[in-house]
Amino acid sequence: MDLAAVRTFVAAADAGQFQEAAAELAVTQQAVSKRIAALERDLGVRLFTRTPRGAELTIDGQAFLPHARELLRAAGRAVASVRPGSRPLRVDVITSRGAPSGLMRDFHRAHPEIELDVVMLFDIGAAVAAIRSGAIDASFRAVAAPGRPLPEDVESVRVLDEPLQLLTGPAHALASARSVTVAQLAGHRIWMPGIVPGTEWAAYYDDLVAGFGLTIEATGPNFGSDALLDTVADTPALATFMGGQTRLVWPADHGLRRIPVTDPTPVYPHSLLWHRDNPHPALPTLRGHLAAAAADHGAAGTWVPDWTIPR
Amino acid sequence: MDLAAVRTFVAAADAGQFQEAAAELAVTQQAVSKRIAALERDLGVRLFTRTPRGAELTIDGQAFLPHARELLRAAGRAVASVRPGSRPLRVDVITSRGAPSGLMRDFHRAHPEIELDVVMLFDIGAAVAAIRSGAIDASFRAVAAPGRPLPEDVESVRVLDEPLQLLTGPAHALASARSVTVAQLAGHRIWMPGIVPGTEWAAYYDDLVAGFGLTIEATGPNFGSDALLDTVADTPALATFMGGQTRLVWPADHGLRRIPVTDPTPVYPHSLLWHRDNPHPALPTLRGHLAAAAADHGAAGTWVPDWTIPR
DNA sequence: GTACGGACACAACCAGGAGTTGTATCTGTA
DNA sequence: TACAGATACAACTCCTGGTTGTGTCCGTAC
Repeated sequence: MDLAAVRTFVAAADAGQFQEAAAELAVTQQAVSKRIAALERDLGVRLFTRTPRGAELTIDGQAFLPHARELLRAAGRAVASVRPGSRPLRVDVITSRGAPSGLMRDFHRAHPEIELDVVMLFDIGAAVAAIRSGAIDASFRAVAAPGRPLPEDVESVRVLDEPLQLLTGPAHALASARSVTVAQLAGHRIWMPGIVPGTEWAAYYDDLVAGFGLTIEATGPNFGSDALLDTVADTPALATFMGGQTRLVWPADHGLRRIPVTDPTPVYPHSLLWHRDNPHPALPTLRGHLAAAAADHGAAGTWVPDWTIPR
Repeated sequence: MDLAAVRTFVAAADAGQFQEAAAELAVTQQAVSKRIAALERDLGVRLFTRTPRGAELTIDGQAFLPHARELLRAAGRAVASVRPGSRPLRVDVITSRGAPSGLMRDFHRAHPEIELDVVMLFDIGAAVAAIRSGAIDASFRAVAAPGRPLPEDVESVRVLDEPLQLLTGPAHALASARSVTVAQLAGHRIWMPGIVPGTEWAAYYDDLVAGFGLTIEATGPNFGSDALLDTVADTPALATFMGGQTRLVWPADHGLRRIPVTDPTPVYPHSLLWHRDNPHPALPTLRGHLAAAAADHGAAGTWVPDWTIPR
């Protein structure tokens, strides 16, 4: 299937004849005829009935036409997604299942007319570099990493504090607890194979470990969250931390438990970052939406690393 | 933009390296390299950063990837729409704005998983032929045309009686009436330039004219419903008939009036037609949906042509 | 430090697709 | 019967897109 042929098909269907379509596309009538014939050969069906005064769609052609239009629209959107100057708002999130993704879904529901693209960069360093170069328009990150303050042309606002939860299998010692205190976690094996050293996310857990004497194992290869959840579900002595708003796609019968952590509640401080001079017209809309949606962050009884930029 | 290049891009992004993508696509690594380079040239951005042990997506590449996948899905749907044997349910309607289109929208809302294609054929003769040949799976029509009973392998069920309404401009003599009787319409100019002689739709209005002594002008070129509505809105002595469930996209300030017709109420008897032996798995679902949604047809005080197949 | 392996890019070559021009065919109309 | 307007077919050209062969880069192992 060739997009040029599809474009030709749509032009011919709209014009009702090959001649006019050929003029529109700036090719000869014979070229249109050959493109349509090739498309018909590819699809295995006749799309037009040729008549002495034009060409009209067959039933198959009628059915194919809206799909062809949608195909061209999709191609246009794909091209637009990387067109400098007028591309969709491009936002970096830390993980596709975390709270920032949820915020972006909410934003999309509230403003379905705004084109969005979501990317996932390595860490806040990459995000800040991308923001300053204009490669992305905004980023949800915990700012800043220790000892690395944000450059002054990058602005940020704290938009969501996501409480951490303990995730255990049904046979874990804490499985039936309605909540656990941070102190209770000392001595328990907490496994987080996804942590990448050097990221601000790793720094967060480093501080959490140091502040409360926990033991977090980041060893072993990361086979993805499915494998992690599988292992946690089956291993009685193993637990892991998870953002409280993480969406799990998991069979309910595996018996995974999500247990709130208290005294204090560690929260992950998601901030929105953007460039001071970013001219993208949708950026103020996103900031306004997040400001309106911003909820109970900085609440009492919570913990964040001391390098976290306050509200 | 070439779909083969897009397919190659997705394969390379999934594999993380060109070599493996090349193996999957059964081409050489050099061909993959050239395809990606051509795509990057077309788009004007770099999609991969080449490393000594593979290729990883740039930020632009990350943003482009979901659009590329969607593009390939759209291409698949387009091809599937004309694939014999396993194509979407294909239904013929008399007009895109009439009641059957509304029924199909309802059906789609109720069963979004069922792929649908809607076509518009010339008349019931074309629809029956298409049903018998398998080119379409179902059709909404008023059955049958006078003197042409349905063949025995085509079944039908009356699904909706759509009451006709009179459409007038604000300056029409009947504009302020809350309803009009059929008898009142005698002598008024009713203009329906869209009627195509020889169709069952034309036969319906022929019978309506003959039965009640109306005058319906079908003269003049049909410039589309927009032009019709424009003329009706501006011409005090002109009115037209319209299906009571027709969706008008019309500025409210034009003052068009939709007036119910009574004594009796002419209704357009939409039936669903399908082939006795059609094996499409979605056809029973559609029939079931319509049976459940079927409402007050065949009600007292209505009029249909005497060739209409009864309930 | 060097050699090797793995991965991508560049160059040369070749075949086939896609465009053009020219022409035939069909059909409604004057 | 001739003509106008539309599409299809044929022959030719050109350039795209593939393959093979080779070069370059970089991480790793010895």
